[in-house]
Amino acid sequence: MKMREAPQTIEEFQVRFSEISGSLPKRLRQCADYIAINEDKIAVSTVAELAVAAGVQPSAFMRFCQLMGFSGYSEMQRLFRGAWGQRWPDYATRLKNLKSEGAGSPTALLAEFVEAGRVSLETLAGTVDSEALKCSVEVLANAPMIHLLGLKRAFPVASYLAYAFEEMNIPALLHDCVGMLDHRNAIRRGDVLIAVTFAPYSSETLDLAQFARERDCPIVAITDSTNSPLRKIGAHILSVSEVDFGSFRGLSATLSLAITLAVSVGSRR
Amino acid sequence: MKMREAPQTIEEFQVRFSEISGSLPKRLRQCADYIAINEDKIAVSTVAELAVAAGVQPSAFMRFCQLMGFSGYSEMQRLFRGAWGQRWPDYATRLKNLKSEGAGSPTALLAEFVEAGRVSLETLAGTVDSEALKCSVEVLANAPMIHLLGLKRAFPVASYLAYAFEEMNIPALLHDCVGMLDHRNAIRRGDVLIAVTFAPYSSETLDLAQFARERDCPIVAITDSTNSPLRKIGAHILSVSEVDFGSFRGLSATLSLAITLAVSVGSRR
DNA sequence: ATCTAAATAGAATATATATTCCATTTATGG
DNA sequence: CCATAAATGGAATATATATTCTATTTAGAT
Repeated sequence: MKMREAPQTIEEFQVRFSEISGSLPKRLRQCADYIAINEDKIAVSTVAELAVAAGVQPSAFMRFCQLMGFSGYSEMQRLFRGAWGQRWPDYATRLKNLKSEGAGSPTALLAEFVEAGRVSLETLAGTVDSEALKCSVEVLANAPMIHLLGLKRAFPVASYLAYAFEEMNIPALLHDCVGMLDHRNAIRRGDVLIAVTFAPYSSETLDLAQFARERDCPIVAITDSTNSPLRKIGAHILSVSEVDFGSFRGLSATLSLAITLAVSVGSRR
Repeated sequence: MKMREAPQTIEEFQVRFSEISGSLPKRLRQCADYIAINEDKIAVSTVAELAVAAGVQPSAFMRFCQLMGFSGYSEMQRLFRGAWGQRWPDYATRLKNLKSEGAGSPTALLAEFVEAGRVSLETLAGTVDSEALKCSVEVLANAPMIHLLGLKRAFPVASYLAYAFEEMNIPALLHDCVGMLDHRNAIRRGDVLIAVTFAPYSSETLDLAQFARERDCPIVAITDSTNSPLRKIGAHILSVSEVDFGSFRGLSATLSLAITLAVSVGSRR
């Protein structure tokens, strides 16, 4: 058993793949050929299924995995299932060190939140709706005034946007509900509302969105699922899902989306 | 065991899903909520993994599957594995796809911010000062009242903390400077101040920190370097460095640190 | 053609994972 | 407040799946 270390990323996998694929005996070649075309199936198939599909015995497939440097099929599969945990070895070590302080320690908790944030960011990269984003930027770039609303957990997002627009000298108004004052009459025809809300959706946010809709103002919604109530009133939906750890959700992905929106709009003016 | 037939397509799955999601007991609701946001994970996770992620027992998840009309988890998983076909490629590929829309496009920009956020998070995991963190938690856990201050770019962080403490019923006051009102006299002996500030450090924040120091109130500083001016006045320094892209900095790492702090304090009470 | 080393198939075993069961807790209606 | 049903957690069990082992076959060298 040689002690070669297993590929940790898809790139390393492919490097290793081309290293070995020059010289392979018949059955292993079949494995390689099949994998080359069906890389995506690895995540959702058993060795037995893959073996049948490639026309070989499961044990042949096992040998292929080992040649690739994995301990077995399971390890290889973990990589393709998005082993988002231990992909960067030193990073994994650092996380482990943090956690080693013991469950419940602040650093162990930090490790969890960092991990949750990282997964959220990667998910965002994979699920963002480019069209909706482009369209939202377009709408916002033409707005004489941008109204911002986000309460509770969404408030940091709204205030971050307010700061960013302010820095770029783009007219924006943060509806912060201070003193129970309502600035809804500041919303004028042509203005755009950015509404940020997550389940359970706050009624104030939905109310204002409804109000904006009645005045024919476009609405851009930063929200958490594709059947958010804001969808029903015809908002441009930018959906983000944050991985949560415990009952507290992070905002890493949401804020990254927000700053993207702000900077994109800024660069269009 | 009712003999309802199982959903055969993702559409049927979603129809059935909304049929049942009106009336569900606590644990099954948790399952449903988790699935609503992480539908994609079904194909590549075990029941045990999903159960942990949703915060329930595997057996609860099984009951959920059966309510959905499947014989068990395996049958449900089979449905999603079949639809894996045009599965998202890995993270690196997704980023490349985002960027391929062309420099200056919103999605290309998003890719940059996501990447910057990810690097910041990983850096945080490697550089956090466990001792300082533990010590800050200790100090905050014993405070009769926690004061929060962060302006400009740091304001989202301060408001996020305010929200988190509020949720946990921990007495906290956000010094928001609304109406130029100053709440500094609310700071009483024994209270603790969390000051969030980044270069260029806002004078209001430094002022208030100085004021707290004079009243012998401990200060926890979330700031951006180890020689922040807050160090000189003897604050507990939690330093975070955010990778910036262009002139705008993200807050991914900072917020992760903040929520860790809040939850740790919450669990100590 | 014959020997040797590599490769293979298939069965045997180990491990991971799903599923069921039941004692206990929590909600519900009288 | 009690009786009853529904819901739940956790351990016990069944099943699926990965992995190893070995006898047999194949390929290559002389």
